[in-house]
Amino acid sequence: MVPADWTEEKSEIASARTGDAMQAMAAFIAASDLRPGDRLPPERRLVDELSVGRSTIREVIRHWQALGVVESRQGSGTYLLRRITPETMHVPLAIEARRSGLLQMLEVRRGLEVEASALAASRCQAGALRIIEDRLDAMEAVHLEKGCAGPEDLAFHLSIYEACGNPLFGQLLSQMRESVSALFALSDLRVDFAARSFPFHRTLFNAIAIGNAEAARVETLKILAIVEEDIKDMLR
Amino acid sequence: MVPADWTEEKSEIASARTGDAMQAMAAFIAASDLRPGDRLPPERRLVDELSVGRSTIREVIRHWQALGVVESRQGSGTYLLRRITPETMHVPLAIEARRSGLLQMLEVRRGLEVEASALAASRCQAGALRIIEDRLDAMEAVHLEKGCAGPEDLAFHLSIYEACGNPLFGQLLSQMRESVSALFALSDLRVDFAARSFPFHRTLFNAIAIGNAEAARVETLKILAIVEEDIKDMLR
DNA sequence: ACCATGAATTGGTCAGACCAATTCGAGTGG
DNA sequence: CCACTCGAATTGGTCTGACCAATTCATGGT
Repeated sequence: MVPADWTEEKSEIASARTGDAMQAMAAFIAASDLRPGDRLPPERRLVDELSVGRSTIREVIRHWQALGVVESRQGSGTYLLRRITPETMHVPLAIEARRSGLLQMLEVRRGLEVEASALAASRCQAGALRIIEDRLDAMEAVHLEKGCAGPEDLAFHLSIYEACGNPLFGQLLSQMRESVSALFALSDLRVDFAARSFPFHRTLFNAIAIGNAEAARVETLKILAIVEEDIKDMLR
Repeated sequence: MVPADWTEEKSEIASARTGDAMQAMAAFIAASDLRPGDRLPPERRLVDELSVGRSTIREVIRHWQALGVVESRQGSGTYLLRRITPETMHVPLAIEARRSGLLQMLEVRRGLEVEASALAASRCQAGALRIIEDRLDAMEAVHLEKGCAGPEDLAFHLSIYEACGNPLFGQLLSQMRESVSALFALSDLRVDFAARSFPFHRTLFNAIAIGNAEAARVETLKILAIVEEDIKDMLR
């Protein structure tokens, strides 16, 4: 059950010497049968169980933290975010999140979002389609009531990433959204990007529903074109 | 960007904790004008300079190590692998190292590569175009001579990422290529993806040269369609 | 000039202590 | 009986100092 070599893929990035501690910890955690959201054993217990120094434990945890595998909360504990499996390879990306880079990030997002929509249209199942429509209905309802619908818009797009059948799109795009909103949190700017692009969300859904990948691509481009205008407008 | 007054922050605030310590270290390293391959200051020196404990320093280094930003060699030092600034965003990706992971990555790559080619076609300058053509000529020459041209193919595509004017594409796509080749290194498979898609590299260049974004998109799709076939063929 | 050897450098680990935030339960008051 | 408060226990975060292991570099001898 415990993969003897799951850390070896990372040994190109991390030093192979720490592999022992990381491997032992991975084994211990895997043996504990933890699921995402569960709390890892306290650092001091791992020190006892694994007979290694606490700093080593902490460095391994930091490593996983950097990879988004675990999350630590002071006073509470360290929690598992993603299941550790032998087949998972972690690819770190470092991208510039400068404010002037908003348009650059949008271009990347356009490439990804268009592809995700097209894939969703070409392989979306009935169940996933229902979820998308539910999110769309919720978004439209909230939008008509409050005039904007930020979280619901996010939920709608996330359901499309889900429907495309490739988890990488969801991972990449939601990470990009997070960093963008982190940027906004720093510079107290506030724009509801979903406002003007609102009607195209329904047309995008229709394209996905009938399985028309090219139409899904075009509708996604329309949405992002409006986002681009809004960003340029805001930066002026 | 690099704050010119980071030394003042350091001296007036003694509470440089990990999150801040990471920023402070990033600032310090950026201020040192280090380039990839250069050696970072020794941990004990950073302890003095930044007025934080060595364990904190090590945990930050560990973090960057996990993200592939630095590499540590015992007895030698810690070396910078990628340029880092205080505002760099790190996006860890979890990729299935199983066979299906290759196709998943290809889908992501298709989204990015298509957009990069289209952008390159719409805003490529004469200088960048010359570089692309040089790389293409070199690739064709090597291909005709040896039958395959892996590195030259990579160089050709990299020049397109450069020409698109958005550094994010180069970072993302080259990281993905690295991880893919890491996959191949593990599972001793070897395929020259550039072989059958070879002729379409010239047509892609032509599309970029005349500034036809849609044609560039189509030609890129042709190349990636062949890569997809090769992958599926290989996995059989 | 070359090379071997040992000291200095540098990352890796361990141990213990203390701080800070959270959690949890006993005790109190309603 | 429930809800709240407050303090102790828990847990992550940091600092210090020490020692080990690998590398680097200067010193000296040939």
